[in-house]
Amino acid sequence: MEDAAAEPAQAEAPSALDIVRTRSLASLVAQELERMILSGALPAGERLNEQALAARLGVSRGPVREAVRGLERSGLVVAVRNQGSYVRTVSAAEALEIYDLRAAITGLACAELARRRDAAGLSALRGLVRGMDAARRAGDARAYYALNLDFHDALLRQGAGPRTQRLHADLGNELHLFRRRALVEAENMRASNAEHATILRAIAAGDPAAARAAGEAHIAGGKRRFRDTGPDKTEQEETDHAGTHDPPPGAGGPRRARRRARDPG
Amino acid sequence: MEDAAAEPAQAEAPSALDIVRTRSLASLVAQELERMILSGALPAGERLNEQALAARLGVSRGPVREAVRGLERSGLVVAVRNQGSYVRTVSAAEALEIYDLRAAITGLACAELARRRDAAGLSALRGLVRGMDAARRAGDARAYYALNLDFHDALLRQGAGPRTQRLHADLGNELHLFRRRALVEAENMRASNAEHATILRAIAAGDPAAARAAGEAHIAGGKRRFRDTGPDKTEQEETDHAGTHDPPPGAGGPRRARRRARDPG
DNA sequence: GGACCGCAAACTGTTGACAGATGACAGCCC
DNA sequence: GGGCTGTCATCTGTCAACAGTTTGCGGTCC
Repeated sequence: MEDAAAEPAQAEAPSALDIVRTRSLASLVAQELERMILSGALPAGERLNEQALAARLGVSRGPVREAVRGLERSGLVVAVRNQGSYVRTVSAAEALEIYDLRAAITGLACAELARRRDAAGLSALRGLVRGMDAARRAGDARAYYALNLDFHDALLRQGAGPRTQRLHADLGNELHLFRRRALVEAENMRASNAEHATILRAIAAGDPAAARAAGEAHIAGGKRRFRDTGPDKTEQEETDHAGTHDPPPGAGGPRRARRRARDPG
Repeated sequence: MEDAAAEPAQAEAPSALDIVRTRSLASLVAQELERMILSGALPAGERLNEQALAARLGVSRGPVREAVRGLERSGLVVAVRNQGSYVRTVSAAEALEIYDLRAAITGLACAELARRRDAAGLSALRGLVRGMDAARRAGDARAYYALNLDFHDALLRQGAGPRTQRLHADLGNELHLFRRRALVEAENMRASNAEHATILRAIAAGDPAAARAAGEAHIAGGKRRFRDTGPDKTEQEETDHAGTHDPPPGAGGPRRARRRARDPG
């Protein structure tokens, strides 16, 4: 009450002024770049032109550089001195490795959930599974995908600490870098959601070991489905011999396409 | 061979010129700051004065800012707009959470090692365990600590991919932020090294599940030993009520001690 | 005709400077 | 005397400019 009285009354719109007051331009640029990368607007391997980005976002190069440095540290871009920054390329091997990490993390969260046995959280998870089942029957892969994301987010929000959640999100982002592929197919939806149900059963039973195993198996299943889908044709050559994620020497993408600005038209 | 011929002949000293040519100032500053933070020269909660750091390192504020942004993204510092950056404070709860993550990761690496059963790697690990045993008998905690680090590094280098290794290193760094405490005591050395031996036995037996369990149990043991040592008296109050890692409002550290530069002496 | 060399443009790395904000101190009013 | 307000110093956020390097293109020599 006292705090509310001290605050200005119009604390309803969190946009505009509050944004400017709390977030720096660099952080906003970083957020925007991350969004662009994850949405595919900046595809993997793409070169990031600092001054072009600065001009596009209406800021100076300083904030852009800071943002890129942050994204570099978090693994979304790689930088080469005097040459530029590139959206990171994730190799198939790295993608599989990330799956393993996510499996372990999901397992931890599931085990913790089985220990806690929170009724409200469990029913929320059950609702998501029901929703996914409906989406599957309706053949709505898009809705299933969104609900699946919600489910895993909820799993981690309830069963893991903030550090683990952040790690899980980061790994998910990196996984997105491995080529945008068809989300889920119908048969995969069925198998995937069955595994969700298995997880919930183990949690409801209060069996941490079983819950952990079920959570790990689910991600391992996703890994298997991902692997069975196979690397795209264009990806195939480079996944075999190269460790990638170093665009300039390795992947045959951007090095050739640089500097097209000189050509007047 | 061809590459060597193309390179300049005096490629013996990797320092000086090569460093400048390949690494940017910002990355070097980041490396130095990370070193200072992990060595304790910049204690947790300490405020980072950009221009002081820039002057101290002999560079401009730009690279320092970029470095700090990178460290912020990797979780070593936290930044508040118009106020500055602070070395992150890791709460006891976060430290325990990090232990869980490391346990899971170590378990993954041990399981993979058991699958591979690489003789050379295994004997190297055995050598490290023998070395730790000797250090323990000699009561040389410092040597034991170093060898222990080597052991876990070797475990991950052999049994995990690059992404996992980087994650493991980052988590280790964050753990270092939780107050510099007495490394290991004699009895802990004994228990710790016994667990090392258990891990190696499971790996040698080619039993991934047992190796994984042993690896996880070892880190869990470390977590238990860490917890039993108890939070230091100075840490105790803040670990209970606060989620920390937000120095300015939460921890009663830097906010008061700021801006002492005005006083002439 | 091919390969080597030099030139120029573009971009990154770095610096210095300016504007805005924050926090503290001193003075003033009640 | 206590609380509040105005002012000031310091620092961060941002920008614009300079310097160095890489790269692509054109010319020239063999």
